[in-house]
Amino acid sequence: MPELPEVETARRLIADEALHRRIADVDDSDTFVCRPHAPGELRAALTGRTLTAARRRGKTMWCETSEGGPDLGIHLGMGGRIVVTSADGQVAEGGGPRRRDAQPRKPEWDRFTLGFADGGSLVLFDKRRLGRVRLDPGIDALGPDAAEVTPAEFGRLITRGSVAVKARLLDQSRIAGVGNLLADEILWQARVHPGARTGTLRPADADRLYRALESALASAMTRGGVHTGDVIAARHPGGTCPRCGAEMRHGTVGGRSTWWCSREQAPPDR
DNA sequence: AACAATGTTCAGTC
DNA sequence: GGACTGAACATTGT
Repeated sequence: MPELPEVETARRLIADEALHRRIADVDDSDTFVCRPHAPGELRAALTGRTLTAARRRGKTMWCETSEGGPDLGIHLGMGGRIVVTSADGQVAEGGGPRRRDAQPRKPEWDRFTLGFADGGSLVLFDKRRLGRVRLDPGIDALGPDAAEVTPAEFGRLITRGSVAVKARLLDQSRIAGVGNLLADEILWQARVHPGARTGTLRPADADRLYRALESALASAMTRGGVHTGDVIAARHPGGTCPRCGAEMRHGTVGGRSTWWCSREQAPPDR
């Protein structure tokens, strides 16, 4: 699930609940999640320190650490969540869909753990194991955060080149934070065909896409996740457009499963 | 059992 | 070198 809104929720959770608590132990034994670090490397670097700030760019988070320690980078991957337990055992989650009943949490799905001296912990919980933890993650390769990109920058980024517009929205080096569901929602809101080539977009298209980006992000934050998007519920065989009722189409664009309205998001003429 | 899944990365081609 | 494509990655759910 994690796209920008979920990652921001997880970041806030860390900022609110996990800072300034002394790290007493670190479980970094999952060598895939912690690659390229060897087991024990993160423990050695973090034990005794505290997290002092939680930051985010796109879907990448990192925590600054005390005494000039390294940054702790965390990526939620395809389905990771952050679970913070307080000193008195209260559990708080961030990064997954907001829901009343907590999902089952098998201990073996805890992929990385900071144990605090107060008895609580911060856990990267991730069934699919595609999440990632690393020291000093470089964020230079990421484009501007999707929540902060200016209309002018966005217009440039979304019209340059000739790739399918959805592939461009998903390109983290251009705009950081948009994932597969958010991309479908943005394109649907803006009534742009996902396969339209970036070079064929007119300024009016770029404007609608920018406004759709803003509103899709705001709505996902308010409602509690990108899965709450208006068109997301129609993303299944037989689904119909929530606006006009026309059949939804399905295909692969930019290597990802893609759904669009057969009437309102007509293929570009060529 | 085969296939798809909300993400990233790397090898390969143009 | 840049732009672009497709497969691989680990695991679960359908």
